[in-house]
Amino acid sequence: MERSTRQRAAIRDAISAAGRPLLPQEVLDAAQTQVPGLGIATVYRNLKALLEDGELQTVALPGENLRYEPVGHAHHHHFQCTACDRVFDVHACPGNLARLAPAGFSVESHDLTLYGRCRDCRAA
Amino acid sequence: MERSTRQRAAIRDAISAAGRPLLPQEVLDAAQTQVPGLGIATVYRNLKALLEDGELQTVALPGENLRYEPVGHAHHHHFQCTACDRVFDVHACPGNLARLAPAGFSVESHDLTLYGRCRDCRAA
DNA sequence: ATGATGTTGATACTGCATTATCATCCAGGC
DNA sequence: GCCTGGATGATAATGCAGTATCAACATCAT
Repeated sequence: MERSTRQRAAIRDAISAAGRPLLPQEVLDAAQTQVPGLGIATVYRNLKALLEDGELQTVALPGENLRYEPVGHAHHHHFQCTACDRVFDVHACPGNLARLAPAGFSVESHDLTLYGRCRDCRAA
Repeated sequence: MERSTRQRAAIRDAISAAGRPLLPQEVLDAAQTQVPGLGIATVYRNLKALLEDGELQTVALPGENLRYEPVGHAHHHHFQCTACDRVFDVHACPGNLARLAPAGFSVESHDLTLYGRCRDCRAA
């Protein structure tokens, strides 16, 4: 059966505490504050397992590797800071996008990414 | 100096004739109808050169490799067919997206991708 | 406390897109 | 038509994200 390890707890905690989608490397960095010896392979293994368990979902942005965030968020989009590259959730949606598609095309879903300066980088 | 070859002409023509952003492999397939022996290395070489010349620009979509399209298009977005994976231009924009960002964030630009069925796949 | 077995960390490996190499080829000035 | 150097095609090499391997370790039912 599935065991509860310090590593898995640290990974889960890191992602939910971040409040934003994280790259595997960001998960490693954050989780290593709790489990110093943590390896990247363990991060990948657990991300995969947590995905299959339905605890996490992936976030794909243009030109970026997959990020991970807890499931359960309502429909939302993302903001990527052009200075620090971090990604944040945007809990808003322009809506009514089907009308933008060319005639004869049917729209099922959409992805929106905003780019700019996050609060931290704007202040700095 | 830069020479004019059948290969380069075929690559340029393939991209402008497509009317949509193409993957390197799609460029190869299209250009090979004019230059059967064309190699993938030549496609990559010329894509890079045409980018530097400012003739082409790249299109990045979530989870996808870079596509290439001619420059000069006004601000626009993209539609990806969930059946054939092809990407099409969308010459429309919801506009006024800066208001969606969290307080304290500044928005400089945005990317929007619509997903659904293209005309061909909807008919099929 | 013990043992069976799931988990970990280090690292080798894979898969893939893209780039470098290099002998051959060909565009274009002469 | 001839030459020179840029361009090509086949293929090896690279870079990198993610995965498999495996010995050592840790969890948890007993």
